[in-house]
Amino acid sequence: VKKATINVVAEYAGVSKKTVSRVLNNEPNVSAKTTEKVKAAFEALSYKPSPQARGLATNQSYLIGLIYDNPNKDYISEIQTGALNLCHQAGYNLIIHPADCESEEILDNLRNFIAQSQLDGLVLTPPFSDMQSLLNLLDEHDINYVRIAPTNLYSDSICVTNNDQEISYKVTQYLISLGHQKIGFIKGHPQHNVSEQRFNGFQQAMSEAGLEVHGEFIKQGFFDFDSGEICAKQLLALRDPPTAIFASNDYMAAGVLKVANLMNINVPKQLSVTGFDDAAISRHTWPSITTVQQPVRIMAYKALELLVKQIRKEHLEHTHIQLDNTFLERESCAVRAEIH
Amino acid sequence: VKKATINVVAEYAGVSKKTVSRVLNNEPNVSAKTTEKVKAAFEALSYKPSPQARGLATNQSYLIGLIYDNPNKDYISEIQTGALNLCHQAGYNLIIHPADCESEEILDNLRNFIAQSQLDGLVLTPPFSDMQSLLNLLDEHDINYVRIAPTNLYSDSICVTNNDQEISYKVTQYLISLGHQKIGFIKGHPQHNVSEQRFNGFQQAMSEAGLEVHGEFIKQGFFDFDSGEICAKQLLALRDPPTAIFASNDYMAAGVLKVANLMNINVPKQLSVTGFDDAAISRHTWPSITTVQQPVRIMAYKALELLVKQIRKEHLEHTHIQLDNTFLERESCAVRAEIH
DNA sequence: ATGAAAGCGCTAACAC
DNA sequence: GTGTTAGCGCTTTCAT
Repeated sequence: VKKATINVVAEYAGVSKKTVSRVLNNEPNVSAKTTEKVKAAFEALSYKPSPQARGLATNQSYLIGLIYDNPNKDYISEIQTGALNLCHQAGYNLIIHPADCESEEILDNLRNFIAQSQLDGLVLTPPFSDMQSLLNLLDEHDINYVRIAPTNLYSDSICVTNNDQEISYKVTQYLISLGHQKIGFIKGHPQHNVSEQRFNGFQQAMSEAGLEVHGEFIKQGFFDFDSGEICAKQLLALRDPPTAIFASNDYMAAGVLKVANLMNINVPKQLSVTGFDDAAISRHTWPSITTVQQPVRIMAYKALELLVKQIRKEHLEHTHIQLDNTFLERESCAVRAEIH
Repeated sequence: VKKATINVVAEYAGVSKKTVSRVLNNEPNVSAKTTEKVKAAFEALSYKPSPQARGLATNQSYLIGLIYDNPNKDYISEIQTGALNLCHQAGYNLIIHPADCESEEILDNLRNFIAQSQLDGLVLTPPFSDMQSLLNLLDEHDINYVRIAPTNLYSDSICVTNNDQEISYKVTQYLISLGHQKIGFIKGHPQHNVSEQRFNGFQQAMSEAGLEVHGEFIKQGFFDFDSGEICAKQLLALRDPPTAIFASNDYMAAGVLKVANLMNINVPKQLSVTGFDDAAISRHTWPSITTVQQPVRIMAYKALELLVKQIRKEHLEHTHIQLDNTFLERESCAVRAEIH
């Protein structure tokens, strides 16, 4: 079977190369009849245009890079799925690029990645969304990019955000409404700006409710199970321990549950726990963890919509899209128990 | 800044295009002096060859596709990492392609994927590694591919396997050595051939030990938490329940732990549980789950080594590489308790 | 509305 | 050892 190229199609349809190209790109100035003939030829020869040849002629690669450094596999998987969905629709391929955000050579690494693959655009997930040195690099080299869940909002850079602070505020209000006054907080990884947002929402709700936040109730976690465990041990060993713990993500919340279990503290009767992210583990612990679901897949999809439009220099109605989180009430919280 | 092309480099180095190309591809017949000059030009102009132009000339894309349908995010993440490691080393990019192996149009879907992206090769993970219709399709179209963890071994198709059956046999022996005789088994997803291998190893050890395997002790799971839960409920509700449960992966083992907890059955004192895969969850349950670690990342890396060699038509020393699993003894198993 | 010619950046085949 | 020529499959420019 001879490989179908644009020349073969042109010959088959009895038109010129250029006309085939016109049909391929939905350009105007082709008669309906000709269009039909050419499309029939596409079908008959099962023709697929070569991305390479196209790219060479137009200086595009039809490749989009996805950069991430996140231990949360559920999150990344959702990001990948959402991104791929739009890529397939729009005729792009996605090149994934996990990288270490704390490495010394991270900028060189990324510079290389971009140059070698000749990417048309880049998707930045936290913490890269807020890495100023990277953003500068991209701006200098005029590389298209979209930021997912950044904290810093620039006027002219496209991004998709969600309301972490607002929902954290609500989660805290929920705990307060259950009667909790001594609430422990386990912060997320300091490199991730969402950590700050989640903490801010917590503080805001506490201060509005007139509740003091003791320094010893605030612990620094790193978004992983082990750090949740360590922080929980410290919190629950206090002379006057909290009756509720707000963990900045589900892995850390699961760590809290483990510690409570070991210390024979019943969750939720004696201790309420909340997480964040709706990770798989939050459904698989017992009790299951009350948490916040982020529309991660949709965020990625929307982000790529923006990016592709920008690559194609189409008009952007919005340069910033905000999506809402959802509070998921499950089994890990209850009304504060009487003092025992 | 003017974009560096091969022409610019040639001019800068005072040689011809072709000589630059020779240096680029490490071809022989270039004097050391010239080589140096050209390499200096690369450096000075920070030249990166265009994959598109190269691809167009050589009919390659420098793109490798990774096909998977697996709910286990840890597994996929490891596969991706191992694959990417070799891709970067060898100058390829990886295009990930999650797909639904049970879908009607799966073959069309994959055919399209391959044709559109002009991939140089394909990596198949289970259950695609054993999907005969797909293999036929690839063979017909002369597409290079490597299979990860297939069950069917063909003479001429390259693959990387591990010894699931053997290690299952050992895990079962371990349970038997702890005094267990009534051992429940939760099978994996029937679409995945490893499910069968794990079960075979179990059966082999049981029959060698002269232990009967009651039909009611064998349950059909699907590799997910929920199915583990359902199967465990059935097993533990039996009049004469098993004293140990061998779950074919960690998610299902975690489901077993949940049920045991709800039924106030102590693991491991009253019930021993084993999993498979060393998924994150197996470290985060309490007790942690005794399991089997597969060298997934290395398998993917080795698989891509084979694939790239095949693409480059280099000599293959082996067309089949076997890697060993590791048994991880953790907290979920104990000597069988006295009858109570 | 359609086509001819040139060129994108690289490599293959063949000179010298 | 090195250079010349042609061409990969497509788009762009400019005729017609």
